Amino acid sequence: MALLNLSKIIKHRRDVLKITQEQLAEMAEVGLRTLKSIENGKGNPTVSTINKLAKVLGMELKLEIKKTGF
Amino acid sequence: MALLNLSKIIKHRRDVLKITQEQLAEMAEVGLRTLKSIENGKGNPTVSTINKLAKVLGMELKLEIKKTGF
DNA sequence: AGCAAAAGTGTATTATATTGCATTTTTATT
DNA sequence: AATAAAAATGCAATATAATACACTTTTGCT
Repeated sequence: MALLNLSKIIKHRRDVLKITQEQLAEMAEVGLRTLKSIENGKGNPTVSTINKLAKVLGMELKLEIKKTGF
Repeated sequence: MALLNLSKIIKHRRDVLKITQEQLAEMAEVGLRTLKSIENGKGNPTVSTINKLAKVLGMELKLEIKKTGF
């Protein structure tokens, strides 16, 4: 999963849940600036930061064997 | 996905593929010390590091909506 | 248009991930 | 047991993620 996708997924999910960046940042205990950077595809977040956000977003980070395209 | 699981999954997958830490680190262009730390559950890797390893391991990092327990 | 809330950006600081190198420990093979 | 390969660990240097704060821009509403 490319970093770009990660940012899109987080932003989209946040939009669906109708919460602001401030709210998500606070609930996830992640810096607001950090969340903004992630949603804008800047930087390279750590797994723990993504996990914190995922938890609040009702999501999970998975590492799986890639399905072979058919 | 907890960080602990991530390390286990990577180590297990590497074992299945029968490659050494040195080989994986070189192929993934990740520092050997970094890979060792990850496999031993130390630290908090960045998404890009996990992605580099995943690529070589034929895996992928996914961020998905959590299935509700039944 | 005017306003307010939300989102985006620039910069500096702090914390820590990544890395190489040297060394030790463990594992596996003969 | 001796050896060799693989893995683990300690340490120091460098790169950069996380963060706060101030400010600008965009968005949406009346």
